[in-house]
Amino acid sequence: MSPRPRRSAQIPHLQAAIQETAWAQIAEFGAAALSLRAVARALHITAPAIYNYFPSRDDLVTALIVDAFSSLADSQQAALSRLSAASPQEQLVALGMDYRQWALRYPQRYQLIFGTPIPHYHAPEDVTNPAASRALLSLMQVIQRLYTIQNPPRPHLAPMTPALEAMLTAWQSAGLPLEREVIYLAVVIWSRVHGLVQLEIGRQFPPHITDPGEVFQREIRSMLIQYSLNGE
Amino acid sequence: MSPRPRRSAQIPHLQAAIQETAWAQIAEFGAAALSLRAVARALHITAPAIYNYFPSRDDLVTALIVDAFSSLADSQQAALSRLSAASPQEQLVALGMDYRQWALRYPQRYQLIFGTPIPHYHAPEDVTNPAASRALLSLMQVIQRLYTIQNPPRPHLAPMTPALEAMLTAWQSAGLPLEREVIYLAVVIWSRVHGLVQLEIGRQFPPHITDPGEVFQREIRSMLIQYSLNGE
DNA sequence: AGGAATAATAAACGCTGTATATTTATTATA
DNA sequence: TATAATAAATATACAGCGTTTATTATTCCT
Repeated sequence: MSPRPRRSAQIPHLQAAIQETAWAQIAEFGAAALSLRAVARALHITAPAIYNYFPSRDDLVTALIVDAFSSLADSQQAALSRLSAASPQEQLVALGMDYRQWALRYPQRYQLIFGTPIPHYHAPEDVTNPAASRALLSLMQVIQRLYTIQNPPRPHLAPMTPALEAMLTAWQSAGLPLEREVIYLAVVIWSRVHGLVQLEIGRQFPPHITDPGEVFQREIRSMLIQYSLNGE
Repeated sequence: MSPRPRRSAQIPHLQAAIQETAWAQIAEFGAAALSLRAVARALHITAPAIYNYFPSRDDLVTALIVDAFSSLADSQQAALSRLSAASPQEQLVALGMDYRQWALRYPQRYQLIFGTPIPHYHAPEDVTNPAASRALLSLMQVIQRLYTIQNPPRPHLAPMTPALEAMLTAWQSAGLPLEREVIYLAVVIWSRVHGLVQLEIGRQFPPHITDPGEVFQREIRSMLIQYSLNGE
């Protein structure tokens, strides 16, 4: 093959092909084991050719992180669309289930975005933070809808501290158009879902919990009760 | 230096020194970036010398994992000992705080044991599972104590399913001398604490949550209420 | 005392990300 | 249309990695 191949011999959409091949490698070996040379080998090119599209391995990783957040956000959005006529409680449960299903389907993607950072990789936060917040959007929307329909006292929640209130207020002031309590609930519900899911895909549950999905289901339903989101 | 140095020129307790040096490397670069050659360089030996003590890099990693679980378990036990005269509610809160403090102090250890698995590493579960369960022991003990003092209805918890009950029963039959509900509460409280802590050390909280410790505090106190563990 | 076992090194292998120089094809410009 | 510039690819090289093998010197055991 000549150094610059004729157009007819070039791989069409090579940038996308590199990303797809990277995903296949990550799915098999994990994100930290992503090898530019393995990606190049699979595409029958040499590793330096990848630098025409991604200035460094970090840039490829960043693109993959944005991909993963988008994929999760899209999945959450689709789950919500399928249940647009359902009650917000059902929607909340469905979002939780969808989140877990997405993680179980793409465990390595999940670990890439929420797991241990890859050694020596530095995320450009101006790029990754917006993608990350998009993944939380559907959850926030559903909780805001619940809040709008009914905002009962939440006696099973410890009091909000002034420091916490200040943080949530600052977030509002930065443009998040939601009630403070909604923001808080979204964050803690997400942390709970995340905790369960991450322990599950990481095989961290003790051996006798053979079906962590059962724990997940009970916890999701318990969250509705514990945060007074179940309309009672 | 001659290939086999005299005893006087050998590094005493070299195995322990390798582990300590590995911890230092991990603390700086993360566990997945652990390099036998870097460890060897720091100790002024060559990398193959490490194979006298650890048959492979995996074996060193396994030893470090067991170290980390032990360190966490010891920290939890010490926290409990310091508050042996306190109420079990206070003990539970203290355990949660101690867990988070330990993770904040040793984030890379936390990621090693509960984060994304290291590429190509295979944990010997007969070795790592007992160490992992030891880290949960103090939490289980405190919840069992709470359960023994008072076992009120828990209306904010969704019903336990037969499948979940079967798993917990099997765990009991395997030798865990605790009530099923205690086991369940320990697992879910741990998952919640883990979720918050892992998001915190992974810098995953949205940017406006500048002090995740505030979220943690409110959630710990809310757990006492939500699982009817606060004596009311 | 002699042989076996052990603790270390040197050298080698096959892998990694990245940089550099070169080649060829395509595009832009005069 | 011809030339210069640009772009897409390769070959080569460098410095790093975990691991293996052979070798050497020291210690231990009989």
